Amino acid sequence: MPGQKATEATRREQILKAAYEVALRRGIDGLTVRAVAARARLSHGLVLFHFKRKDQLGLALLDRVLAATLSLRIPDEIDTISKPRERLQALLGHEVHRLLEEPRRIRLLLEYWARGAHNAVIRGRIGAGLDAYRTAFRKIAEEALHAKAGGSGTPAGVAAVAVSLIIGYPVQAMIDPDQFDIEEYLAAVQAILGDFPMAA
Amino acid sequence: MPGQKATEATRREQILKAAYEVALRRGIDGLTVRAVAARARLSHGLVLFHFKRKDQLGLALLDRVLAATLSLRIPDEIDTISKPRERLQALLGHEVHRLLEEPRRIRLLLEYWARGAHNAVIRGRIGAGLDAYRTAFRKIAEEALHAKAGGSGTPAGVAAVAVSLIIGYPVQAMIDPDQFDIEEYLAAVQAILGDFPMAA
DNA sequence: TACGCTATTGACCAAGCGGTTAATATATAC
DNA sequence: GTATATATTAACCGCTTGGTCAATAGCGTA
Repeated sequence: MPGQKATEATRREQILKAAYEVALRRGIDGLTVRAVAARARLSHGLVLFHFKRKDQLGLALLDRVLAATLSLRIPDEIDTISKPRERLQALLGHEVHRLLEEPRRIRLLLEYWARGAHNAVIRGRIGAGLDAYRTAFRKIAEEALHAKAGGSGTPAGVAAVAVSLIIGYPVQAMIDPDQFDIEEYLAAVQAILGDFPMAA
Repeated sequence: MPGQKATEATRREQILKAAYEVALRRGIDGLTVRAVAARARLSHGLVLFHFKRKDQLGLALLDRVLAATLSLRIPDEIDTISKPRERLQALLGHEVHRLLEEPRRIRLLLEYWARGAHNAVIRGRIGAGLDAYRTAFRKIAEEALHAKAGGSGTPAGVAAVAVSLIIGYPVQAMIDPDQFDIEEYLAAVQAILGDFPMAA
């Protein structure tokens, strides 16, 4: 006996929300059509009615995770810092802190990341998001490099290093959460970046 | 009809080798008891006879991957470098190059890493391996910090940053392989670390 | 109120999974 | 050469999965 009807948009949203909750708790392995349907209090047939294939549901969820995680939004108080080097440092710290506030989402992104190794579609979407994220960093890296004479690094290289530093911490922290704390990590980053790219 | 018999050790080794090959090609998702058995040209019942549960097979494979990937062996030519800072730099470059030579194994490790988010046993084993890896780095970081006056970072923090730099590159590279090359990355790392921890 | 459209359900299916077990071929000991 | 122990196989089981589909209940419309 069918239940109440809803518009396409609201039902998709409802299903996606349920999928997100399921994925956070059980991981992508536990992200089954039936589990999502149960979470949304719907029949599993209906989930496949709105998302023709399971892959489409998974990809829609990935898009949501990418938009929430890999979008670089530079706060005004950082954007107005005059010295490029300090601006880069502040942005690094800000991003590490931001990602650290949502460890479960980072874990979910890492799960998709790993599956990207064997799934070209997933790999492509993460690649696009990662590229945009790196590009946003490259601008600031460019300014930092330009401001200092004799810098030997390229903007793209510096941006890639920045991404490594940002995602490296939550990735390590998710394995042993209480092994080292964020302040210690950021202090080391600041100490290293303090004289980047060439000492005064 | 049973086939030829073999000793416990050799058969386990044969199965583990097959499991490794299957996992590299199909990922952990494709690491089924039947796929491993087919790869080893054995019945799938025999695989479960030697590894009582599928988990045990997966954990044995993880141990193998960890031993091959997260073990820090310092070459003599690096160990004999007199200046601690240069030694740290050389070791970083060496490790990035080493991991880059086996991208498939790194991908497999990342798959396990992601599953560690929802599996305490996997998480524990990776945590132990990661800890040992970081500890090996901490010694060199200590010397580098001690050699320079006024360093503000702690050895553990510097070691964690080093790990981020090392694993950050292959992790990014596996998403878009031809986006940036290793030389550009290492150049940026060297430029940043060039004045670590305090400029001369 | 009656009709038509469709979102929704539940039953169903084939495939694949991990795991168990009786039968048996093989190696070993006597 | 015979008996014993066991590594090995193939058939089997119960379960879960993604996916399909006829039946139907809810909703807009006339």
